[in-house]
Parts: sequence; structure tokens; C-alpha cells
Amino acid sequence: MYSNFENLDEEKRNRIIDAAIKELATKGYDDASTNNIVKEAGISKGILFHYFKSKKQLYLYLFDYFIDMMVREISARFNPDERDLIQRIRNIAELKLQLIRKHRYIIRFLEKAYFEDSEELRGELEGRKHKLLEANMGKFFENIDTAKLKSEYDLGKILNIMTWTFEGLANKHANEAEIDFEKVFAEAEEYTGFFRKCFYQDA
Amino acid sequence: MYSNFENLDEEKRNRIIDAAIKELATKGYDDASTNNIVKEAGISKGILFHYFKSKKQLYLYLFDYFIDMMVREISARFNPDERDLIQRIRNIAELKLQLIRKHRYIIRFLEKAYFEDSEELRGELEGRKHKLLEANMGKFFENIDTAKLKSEYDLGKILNIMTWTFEGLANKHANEAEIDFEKVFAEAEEYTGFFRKCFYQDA
DNA sequence: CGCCTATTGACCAGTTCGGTCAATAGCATT
DNA sequence: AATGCTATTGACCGAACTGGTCAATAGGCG
Repeated sequence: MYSNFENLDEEKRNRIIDAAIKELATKGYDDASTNNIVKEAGISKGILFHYFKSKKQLYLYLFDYFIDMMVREISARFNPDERDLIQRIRNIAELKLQLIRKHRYIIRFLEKAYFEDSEELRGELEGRKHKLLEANMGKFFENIDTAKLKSEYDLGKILNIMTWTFEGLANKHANEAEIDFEKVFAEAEEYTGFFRKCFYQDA
Repeated sequence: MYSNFENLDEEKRNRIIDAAIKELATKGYDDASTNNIVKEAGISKGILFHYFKSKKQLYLYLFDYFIDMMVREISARFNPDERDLIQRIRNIAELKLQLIRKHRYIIRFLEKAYFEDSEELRGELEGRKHKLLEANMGKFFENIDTAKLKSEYDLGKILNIMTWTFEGLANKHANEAEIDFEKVFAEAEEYTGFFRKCFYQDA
């Protein structure tokens, strides 16, 4: 089906993918321009519509492609047997960071897709959305060992605070021209340590 | 200069302002459509360009209008003599919430404006940006009493965590059709209590 | 050379853009 | 009622852009 596109050499294929999700993630389906995509990717208009017969098909291909990548990445790197809260959150943050490293706009693209409500996509997208993502994401916060936490703190709030902190940290760096992942990771590690000191019984 | 617009009755003026910043905040200057603005505001195309002679002038008017509103609101409600960290943060969160209550997209509009780099606005906007906002915003985290904090925690991280938490909380509710401000405020208060328990010496 | 596929970009009709302007509505003064 | 004035409308403008097409070309292989 997409064999023309999938047989492209990796560099060019990723250039197209990255250009496409950047435009789609920032503008949304309706306002995204295929002209901008081909300009950014450095390819001709014709060849894009040779690979994907329409804008809609391009979008759905990318959606499936990234959901698939996400699921594979999760099952490869996410450890549900790790019951320690901090390690778990750290694991998730690491996961996200690795994905962003591969495709800078992947998270923003999928987040936007979750709220996408273009007339043209309805039906086609609705079915795919909830299926995998929600089924998998639920496991992130399941089966966590709360014994080591200071008893006076509410687990739900702790989870939110940590999640929002790492989101805030990510957003702080999201607009930088060249993300220094090592530095971001080191900074995240500092907050991890901070949270351990904060929320755990044995400081 | 804008007396035609400013003499409008408040309801209609706010309808236009809200429609305009919603479109500008979500799309950015270049991609925002004056057609969408007049449609959402329920006015004719002609009258918008009677009030503001161009899209650019509309944008700059709104920018100045909201910066001014922000500065007035800050000097009216922000208390730099309150040296207690939690009260300070709470004060800022309250400030933001009041502004959003008045104009739902004001924060998003100003944040977007900060990164706006449309060719058409450059120069005009660059000068205005840094002037007031940065000068005033700096005071938010100045002169804070750190004595009550548990000594082992780093103030910078505490500030970030609290800021990002309230941001996350706000974002969680940002997409709701009708924001229940009382509920949001109550939820914020819970986190305030949580942070006090966490970071202060006397639990 | 011929054959095949990959790739280009000018081009299409349709829509949307910011902005204009003749026409009208609505109100005040005479 | 007539006049004058401003507020407001929406059809309309040329220009730009939309997703998509297709004849022409390039490039590799036998």
C-alpha cells in the first residue's frame, strides 16, 4: 500500500515524516498545508501525492505509524514490574524523551490528534483513538508500591505534581533550536532526587 | 484614535475582543483569519475595519490593551510585601485566574505574543514585548522569605514545581466548555495545602 | 538505445485572504 | 417630514493559497 514510501531511504523518509507532523501538530489537520510540508521536507508536491494519495491518507498513515511506534517503544522500555513510584515516573519520562529524540513533534502530534475533530477525519479517526492509547496508558499508573511514601501524602496529587513538573520541564526546552538531551535528562534527574527526598520516608 | 471602538457598549466590545484573541491565540498572527473573528463576534467585516484600520492595528491594540490590563491587575492585586512563599504563589495563581475569568484567552494570547515572529509585526512588537512584562514579572519571585522552608530543599526547584503544578492544573481545565472557577480554585487550594505540608518546617 | 519508475513543478478550479466601498439603517436636529 | 450624520452591512476585489493532477523529465538498468 505505502511500499513506495516505506522503501525510501531512511533519511528522506524521516525528513518527510518530521516535516509532516511538525505542520500537523502545530496547525491541526484542517489548517495544515501540504505545500508547507513539501517545502520543509525539500520534495516536490507531486511525489508526496504519489506516496499518499491524499492529505487524509497521509494523516492517518502518520497516526497509525506513531501509535505503533509508541506501543512498541512502551512494550520494549516500560517496565510494569517496577513498582517503585519514582523509578516508574522516571521510566515514563525517559520513554517520552527517547521518542522526542527520534521525532521532535511526536508527542505534540499525538496530543493534538487526541483533540482533532476535523469533519474530514471523523469516523476514521474516532475508532482508532481510544483503542490502543487508553488501554496502554492506563498501565502507567497501575500497581504502584505506596508503602515507601510518607503516609500523610495523597498519591493522586503526588502523581499529578510529578507529571506536571516533567511536562513543565519539557515545555521549557521545547522551543530551543537544538535540544541538549543530556542536559535535559540531567535536570530531570535533579527533580527525581528532589521528589525522593520530598515524598519518601527514608530521606 | 480608537474612540469609535472604545465608545461601544461593553458587551459588544468584549464580544469582539474575545473573538479576536481567541483566534489570534490559537492560530498566531499570520494564520488568524479576520473572517473567523467577525463570524465569531457576530459583526460585519466592514465594521471591524472601521474600528481598526488593519489586522496589524487590531493585533497591536489588543496587545497593548492586555499588557495594560495585566499591569493594572498586578499593581492592584499583587502584594510584594507578602513574603510568605505559599501566599505569594497563591496570590499569583489567583491573579491569573481572575484574568482568565475576564477574558478566557488572555494568558494564551500573551504567551503566544511572546513567541510571535510574524514578518508583518517585527519591529513594532519587539520593542513592546520585553519592556513591561519582564520588568514586572521579575517581582513575582523577589524578596521571598525562605526561613520557614525545610532547609534541605532548593528554592528554585520549589518555585518551578509549584508553578508547573498550577499550570498543569489550569491546562487540565482549559478545554472545558464551561469552566467552574469555584471548583478549580478549591482544587488549587488543595495543592496549596499539600505544598505547605511538603515544604514547610511546621507541618 | 528502450523501458521503467521516481520525481518535478506548472497548472487546475475552488476557497480564503485582508481590505474596500457603495448602499442602507438608525438616530438627531431642523 | 426632510435633512444630515454616523454606524453598519455584505457583496465584492485582486491576490494568495488550497488539495490535487498530470505531462514532461531524469535516472538507473538491460
